[in-house]
Amino acid sequence: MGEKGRPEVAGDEELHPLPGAGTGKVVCLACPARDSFLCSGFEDDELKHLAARATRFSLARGKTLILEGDPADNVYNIIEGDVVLSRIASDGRRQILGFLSKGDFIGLTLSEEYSFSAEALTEARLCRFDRRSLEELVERFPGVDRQIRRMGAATIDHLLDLVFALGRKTAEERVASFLHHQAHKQGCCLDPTKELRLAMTRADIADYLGLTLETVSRTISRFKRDGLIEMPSTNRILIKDLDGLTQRAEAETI
Amino acid sequence: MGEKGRPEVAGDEELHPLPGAGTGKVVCLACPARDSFLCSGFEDDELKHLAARATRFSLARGKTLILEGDPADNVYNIIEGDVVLSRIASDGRRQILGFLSKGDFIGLTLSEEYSFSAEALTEARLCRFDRRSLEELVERFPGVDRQIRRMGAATIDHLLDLVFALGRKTAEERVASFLHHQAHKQGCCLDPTKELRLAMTRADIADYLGLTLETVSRTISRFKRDGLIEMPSTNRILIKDLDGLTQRAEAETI
DNA sequence: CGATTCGTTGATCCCCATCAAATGGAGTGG
DNA sequence: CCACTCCATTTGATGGGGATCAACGAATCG
Repeated sequence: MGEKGRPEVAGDEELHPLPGAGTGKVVCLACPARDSFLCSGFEDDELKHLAARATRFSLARGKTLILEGDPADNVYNIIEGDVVLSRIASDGRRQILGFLSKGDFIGLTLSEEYSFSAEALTEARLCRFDRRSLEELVERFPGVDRQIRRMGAATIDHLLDLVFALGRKTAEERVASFLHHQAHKQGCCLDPTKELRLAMTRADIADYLGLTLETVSRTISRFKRDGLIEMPSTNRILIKDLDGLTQRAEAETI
Repeated sequence: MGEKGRPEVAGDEELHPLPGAGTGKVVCLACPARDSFLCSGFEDDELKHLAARATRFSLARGKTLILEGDPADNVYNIIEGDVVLSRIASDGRRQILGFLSKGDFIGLTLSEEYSFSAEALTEARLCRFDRRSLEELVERFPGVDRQIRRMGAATIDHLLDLVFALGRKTAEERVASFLHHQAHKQGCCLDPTKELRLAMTRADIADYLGLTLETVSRTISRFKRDGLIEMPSTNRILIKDLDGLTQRAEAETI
C-alpha cells in the first residue's frame, strides 16, 4: 500500500471470499443486491456459480476502490453503501461522473485501464469479479449477458441526462434536477414526509453538476427561502413543493 | 409523413431489404461497415443470417431518422455518412449527444422510447434491425452479444469524456479537444498534410460542446490567428501545430 | 440577382466563478 | 459544561468568461 502516493486504498485484509459451489449456504441468496442487474441474471439455484467467482469485501468511508489509470482487471457490484466515480485533471479540477449505490455496477469499459477513480462515500460493501470470471459466467449463463447489456444501456441513459444538464441547463435547473432525481431514487416523491438524505457534500454535488460549491449552496438556500424545501440539517432535506422543484428543473426535453 | 409537425422524416419508399438467407449474394460481405462492432460479431459464412434481418436504406441530408419520444423499436447501424444525435428542450435549447459515422450503432437504450433524436448530417446509408430480430441474432450467435456489450462500453467511455469536458473544461479547451478528436478520428494526426473536414456547422459544434456558435467561431479564429491551424475554407481545417492544439485541450486527466 | 443560410466580428451584459469572511455543528479535551 | 479546533456550509463582494444582441461578410441556391 501507499506506493506512489496513492490515496488511502482499501487493504486486502478486508477481503473474504464467498461460500462457493461446494457445501455451505450461498450468501448471494440473502444479498441485499440480489435483484441488481447483474445478479438477477441468475436463477436461485444458479447463484452458487456466481458466488464461487465473487469476492465480497467492505470499504471504509473515504477509501479508494479504483484509481484512475489502474488496469481494468476487475468489475464490482455494490451490495450496500454509496460510491462515487470521478475524474480529476492534473490541475485539480474534478468531475464526478456518477453517484452509485446498491445494485450498481462498476467497471463497464472497453479500455485496458480505468478512466475514472472510485471512492466510498459511505461505509460500503461490494462484490468483486475479475474480468475472466465474468466472461466465463456470461458464456455459461445467457441471461447474464442480457443483464450486462441492460446495465450498459441504463448507464448510457443516465449519462445522456447528465450531458444535457451540463451542456444546457442553468445552475438552478441543475440543482433542482439533482434534488428531484435523488428524491425519486430515495422514494421521497411518493411519500412527502420522507426526508431526503444526501450522503455527499456540497463540493461533491458541485463537482457532479459542473458548478462550484458556493453556487450549489446559494441555490439550495434559495430553494429553502422560497419554501420549496426544508432542511432539518444540512444533509437532510424535506421536499415541501415537489411541483415547484420540478418546474425549476425544467428544460423539460420535448 | 408530416403529422403533428414532425421535421422532415425519411420516407419508407427509400427502403429496400437486403438479399437474405436465400440465394443471391450477401451484400453484407462487401459492406463498408463490415468491420463495425455489430457486424464483426459474425463470421463471413454467417452473414446471411444478419442480412436476412437487416433492411438497408438511405437517408438524405437533414432528414430525421428518430424523433425523441418515438417508440424504441429499432436499432440502426451506420454504413456510410454522418448522423447526429441530439436532445432538445421545449424552449429550444439543444444538446448534441454525439456525432456518429460509419460503423456506429444507434439505439442502445433501456427505455421504451428514444430519449434523443437522430438526424442525417450528410447523405447517409444505414441498416435497420427491429429489436426482436436483434434479440434472435444474439441468442443464436454468442459473438454478437459480446460485440453489443463492447459497443455499449465504447459509448460509455465516450460519454464520460464528454461529461468531463462539459463539466470542467473551458471553452478553449473544449474546442481544442473537439478538433483534436476529429483530427484523430480522420487520421490527420499521422499525416499532417491531410486536412480535417467538418461535416457539422458551428452551431452543431456549439450544441455539442455546451457553448454558443459565436464562442466556437471566435475560438477557432483565435487558433487560426495563433498559427495552430489553417482554414482553406470554413469547414476544412489543416492542423499546423498539433502539439499546440493538444496543449490548449489540456485539462489532461491525471 | 435577391433570398437564405452560415460564419465572423464587435459591443455589452450577466450568470456564475472567485476571493473572502462569518457561521454552525461535531468532536475533543480540560 | 465550556473552550477550542476542525471542517462543511453559508453568505457577501467583486470580477471575468462566455452569452446575448447586433451587424456585417461570404457562400449557396432558386
